[in-house]
Amino acid sequence: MTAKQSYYITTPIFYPNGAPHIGHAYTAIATDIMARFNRLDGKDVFFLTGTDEHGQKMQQTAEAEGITPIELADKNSSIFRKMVDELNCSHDDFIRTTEERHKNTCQAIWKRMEANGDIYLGTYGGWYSIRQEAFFDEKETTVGEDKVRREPLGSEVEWVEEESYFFKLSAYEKPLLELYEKQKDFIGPDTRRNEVMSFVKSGLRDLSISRTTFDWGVPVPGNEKHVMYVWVDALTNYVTATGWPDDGPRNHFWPADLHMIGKDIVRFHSVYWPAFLMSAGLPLPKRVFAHGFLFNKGEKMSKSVGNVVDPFAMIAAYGLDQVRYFFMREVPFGNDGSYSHEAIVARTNADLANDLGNLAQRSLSMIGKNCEGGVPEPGTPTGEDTAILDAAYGLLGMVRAHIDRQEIHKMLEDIWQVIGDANRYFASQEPWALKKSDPARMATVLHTTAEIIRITSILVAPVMPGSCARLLDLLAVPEDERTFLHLSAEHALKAGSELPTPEGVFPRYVEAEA
RNA sequence: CGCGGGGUGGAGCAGUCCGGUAGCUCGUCAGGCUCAUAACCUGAAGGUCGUAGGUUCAAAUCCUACCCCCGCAACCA
Repeated sequence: MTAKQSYYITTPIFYPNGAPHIGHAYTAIATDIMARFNRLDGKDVFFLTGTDEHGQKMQQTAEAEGITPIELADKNSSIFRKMVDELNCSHDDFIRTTEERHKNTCQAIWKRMEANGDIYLGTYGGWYSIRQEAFFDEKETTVGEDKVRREPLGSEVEWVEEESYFFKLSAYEKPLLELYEKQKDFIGPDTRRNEVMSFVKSGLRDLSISRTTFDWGVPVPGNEKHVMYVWVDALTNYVTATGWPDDGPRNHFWPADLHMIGKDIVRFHSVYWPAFLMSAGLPLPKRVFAHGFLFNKGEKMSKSVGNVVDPFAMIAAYGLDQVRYFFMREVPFGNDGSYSHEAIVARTNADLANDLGNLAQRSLSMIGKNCEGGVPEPGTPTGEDTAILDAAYGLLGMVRAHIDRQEIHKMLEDIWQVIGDANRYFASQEPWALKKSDPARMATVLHTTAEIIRITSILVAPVMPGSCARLLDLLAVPEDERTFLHLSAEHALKAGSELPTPEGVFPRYVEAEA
C-alpha cells in the first residue's frame, strides 16, 4: 500500500484585535470544505488555522483596556477558536503567534534570510499621524494653505524616522516573475494573478521588517531592541505549524498545498511570502487562492454603517449548515458576493428543504411505509434508472476537478443538477402508483432514489457535515462507508438494511409572525 | 486622466476570452400530481443584452466614444 498523499491547507491567521465577523467565518468555512473534501478523497490532510497576536494595535488595545497584551490575546484568540469550533471546522491545529514554537521558527527563518544576505539595517521614514497612529504614503498627504501637511482624514502628519531592518525584496523581482510564469497556478483566480504580476513588474522596494516603537512581537535575533514587524512574524506561522526547523511528525506537510486567503492580503502571500521563503531556502507553497468579499445587501459591511453581521448570530438564526451551504452556493468562489436575509431564506428553502430534504423525505417515507424489510430489493434497472445513477456516480470526477480549482460553487451546481434530475425521475416514475400496479418496480425506483441520496450526501458532506451525516444515518450507511471510495455501485445500499423512521433534515425557514 | 468591479426579462446572475437562433435560479401566472417539509412535476408570460457609432453575411460577444452604479484609497476575510 502506498503512503497517502499529503495535503496541507491553511486559513490566514486572524488578527484578534476585534470580534470575528462574517468574513472571517467565510474564509474558515471555505478552507474547511477544501480540507474535508480532500480527507474524504483519501488524502492525509493537515488543516491549520489560528490567530496573529502581535503588533502595535494589540498592545495599544490592551493598554486601553488596562490589561496586558497577552491577556488580551488570550481573551480574543479564544473567541476566534470558538468561532471555528462553532463553524464545525475540522482544523488539525490552531496556532497562536505568541506560542514559543512560533518564536523559534520566526527567529530561525530570520537567521536564514540574514545569512543569505537579504536583511540589512537601515532607516524607516514616513509621514506619521499621531492621531491616526499610522504612517501615510507621501502621495496620500496634502499640504494645506496653512503649510501644514495632513493625511486624507485631516490630521496633521510629521516626518518620523526610526531604525529598521529591511528585507531586500527588490532583489526578488525577477525570481518572483519567473515563479508566476513557471507556476501559472501559483495565484488564483487569474484576475489576482494579473494584479500581482503588474505590481511586481512595476518594481519592488525593500521591505521594512522590524520596529523599535513597540515591543509586543518576536525579538529580532541578535538585536533585541527590535521586534519583527508583521510580515515575517505572521506569514511564518504556516511553517511553524509543520515543526520546522526541528524534526517532527509534521515536517512532511511543508510546502503547503494551498493558502486560502481573502483578496486583501494577496500581496503578502504571493509576493512577500515566496520571497522570504526563497531567501531562506525553503520550498514554496503550491498555490495561493484569494476569495472575494461579502457585502451585506450589496453594501460593504462596516461598523459605522452598523451592518456587520456576527457569525454566531447568523448560525443561530439560520442553522450552521444552512449558512455554510448558502455562502458556498450563492457566491461564485473567488468573486465578491452579497448576502441578505431574503437570499439566505430563499436559497436554503429552495435547495435544502425543497430539493434535497424533500427528496429524501418523500422517498424514505415511502420506503418506511411500504418496504417492511428496510432498504428495498432493486430489480433489473431500466434506462431511466441507469441514467440517473450514472449521473450520480459520475459526479465525483467532475466535482474533484472543480475543487482542484477552488470552484466550490460549481461543485454544488453539479450536485444539485443531479438532485433536481432525481426529483424529476421520482415524479415521472410515480412510485405511489407502482405501489398497486407493480410493487417490484416500485422497490427499484425507491432503491434508486435512496442510492442517489446516499451518493449526494457523501459528496455534499464537506459542505454540510452535520446534515449529511444525519441523511446517511437515515440510510443506515455505516460510519466507515462514507468516504469517496464508497461512491460507486459496488457500495450501493444493501437491500434489507433496517432503516430508522425518516425525519426531515432540512426544515423550511418560516418567517416569524410580525 | 488614481485603481478595480459591474450595467443581460420583476430580482439575482451565467454567457463576453474562441462572434452564429439569449440561458439559469428565484418570483409571477396557468395546469398536473398527491409519495413528500403548503412540497414536487409540466407549461406560459416577460429581455431592441447601459447609450451612440463602427467592423462583419452575422455582435450581448470584436473596435471606438460616451453615460451610469458600486467597491478600494477607512479597524477589518
